Amino acid sequence: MIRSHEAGTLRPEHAGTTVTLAGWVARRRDHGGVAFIDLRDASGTVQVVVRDLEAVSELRSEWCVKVVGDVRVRPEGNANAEIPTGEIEVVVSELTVLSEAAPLPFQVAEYEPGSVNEEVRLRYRYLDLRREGPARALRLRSRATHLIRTVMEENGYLDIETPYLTRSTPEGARDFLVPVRLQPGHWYALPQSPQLFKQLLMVAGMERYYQIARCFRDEDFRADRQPEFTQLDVEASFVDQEDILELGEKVVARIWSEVHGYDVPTPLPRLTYADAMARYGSDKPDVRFGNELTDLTAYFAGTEFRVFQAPYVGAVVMPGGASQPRKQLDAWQDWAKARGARGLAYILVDEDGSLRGPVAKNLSEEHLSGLAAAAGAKPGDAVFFAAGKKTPSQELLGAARLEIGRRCDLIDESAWAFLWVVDFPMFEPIEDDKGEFQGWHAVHHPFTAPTAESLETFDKDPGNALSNAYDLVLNGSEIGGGSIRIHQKDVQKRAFDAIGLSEEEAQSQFGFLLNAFDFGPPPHGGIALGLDRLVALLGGYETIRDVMAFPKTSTGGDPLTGAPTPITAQQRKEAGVDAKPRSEQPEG
RNA sequence: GGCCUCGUGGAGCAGUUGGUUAGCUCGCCACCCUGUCAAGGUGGAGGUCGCGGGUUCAAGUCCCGUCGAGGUCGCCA
Repeated sequence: MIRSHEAGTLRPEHAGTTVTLAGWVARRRDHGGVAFIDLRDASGTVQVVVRDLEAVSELRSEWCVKVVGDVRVRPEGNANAEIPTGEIEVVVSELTVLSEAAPLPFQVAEYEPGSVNEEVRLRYRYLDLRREGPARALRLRSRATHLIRTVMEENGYLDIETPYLTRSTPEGARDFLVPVRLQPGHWYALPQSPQLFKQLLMVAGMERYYQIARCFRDEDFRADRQPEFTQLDVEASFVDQEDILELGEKVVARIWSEVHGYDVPTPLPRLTYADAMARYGSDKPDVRFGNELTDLTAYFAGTEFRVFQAPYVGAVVMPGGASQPRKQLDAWQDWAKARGARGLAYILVDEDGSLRGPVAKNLSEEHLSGLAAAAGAKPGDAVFFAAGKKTPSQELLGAARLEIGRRCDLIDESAWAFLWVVDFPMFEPIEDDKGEFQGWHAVHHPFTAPTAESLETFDKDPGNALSNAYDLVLNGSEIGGGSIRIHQKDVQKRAFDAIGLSEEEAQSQFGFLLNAFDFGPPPHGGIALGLDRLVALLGGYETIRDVMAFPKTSTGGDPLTGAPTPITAQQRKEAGVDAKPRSEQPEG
């Protein structure tokens, strides 16, 4: 090593020792005869004092330097309590410039972090990551992955890699495709997840598999979505749902305990999907606050009001919402319309308990009199209603509940609200543009096992079938999900039948997996945790871009490398992008 | 694919109902300065306002288009 100590580790007990440091010039305070340099390396920063050295006036921010000097306690009154090394300084006897830096595109040593445009930061990500905040995110991520590996190894799981160049499978997200030079016209797909491979590993008798795996999905971006992202992918044989949930809890409990000293209360609370939808209008409820939905379908039975003559009528209260000006109430309508709803009916509860608003005029005295109590509203509150098909109405109210939580400051930002959502429906209806029923679609994936209760009936009554699928939710974000898989051939066939997948289609799409299942597949199940989102939540970051070393922008570009780029005619020819496949076009 | 917001020297922002040489902070360059720690002082360089078109006597400012960035809905088994 060309240095003897790390800058951020020096303390008063090092006083009197001669040290060699190497790092970057974070700041320079040149007083002429004496100059101070804040020397930064990965461990932190230390003040370096330079006297009567010509070279110091040449130094500029972010030059890479080596210094030799003596550590000493700072003179009386000059200590800086703000920084860990503030009691000492290094008096330099020798200064070497290791490399120079061009004028910076933005200030690396920023007084107010976060004030630089993200695109600029990404273009110079190597400078951005020199800063404490961004660097801390990657350190946190490394810590989390290390803890994950520790827990997985402790529990006897094998880290096994699966291919990134694989075959395109239908359903789910759009695949990223890779042309194959040796077979012009044929394409690999990048895996949306290692799902099928991990099931093959179960057939292979590996029994306990995990992988911190990169996944690829060609869909539009969000703050918590990137085209390539990382999952902790897990699969185990001879397990039931309880085993997987317990393992998932071990993982998050260890991480939160080590990182935050927070004891995750295990076993975690569980909500059925049906309860989550009924109470929170979401399959990933944020339970850091209450303000639950109320089901008023029965309450409004027999109402004259057309809008409320619906299969579901529900409500959510906005505390203090009665004092909102008309303009704001109109804004709620626009908000609801932006989510595809017709609007958001509301009633205002005045301080004297009387109800007003457009909807109030349409309700009978009988329905009005008990309404505030039925909805759980107090004087001064507003009540929002959704009426119509059950699930979309609940989702609208659930979104309203979250918006209310934010606007009314109901959310306990310091809370870690973990929970499992279980008993997901096995299928959901597919509807066309007009809302007409078209068929059934697997909610999780077509290999998800029905619950014991649904085993006999799931294909006869798909709408009510429940599956052995579960999601791990933290503070209103889904951080993982999985299921117990089907391992019996006849059950699998019935599941394919239910979603209208013929034997031929199943064979052509998943044939390799079905063939494997001819050879004594063990009962198995697993889970995948979204690592990026998990670390973002762990560290309080707003976007998963913060916890990725080189993330992409919302159009899939990387401002640093300039990817993606056009390819040359030669590359195009070699890749066989335009070649016709030898075999027939696949359907669809 | 829809909707919303943003795009002004290297960075972050301001720019009033469209009206003279586009302003501020930081950074940059030069010089001064022996105890600062967001060091300080003096002086200086650097932008024609993402791009294209239009309205107007006059556009950073209004309109249309386009590109880029962010958010959101759709989408994401």
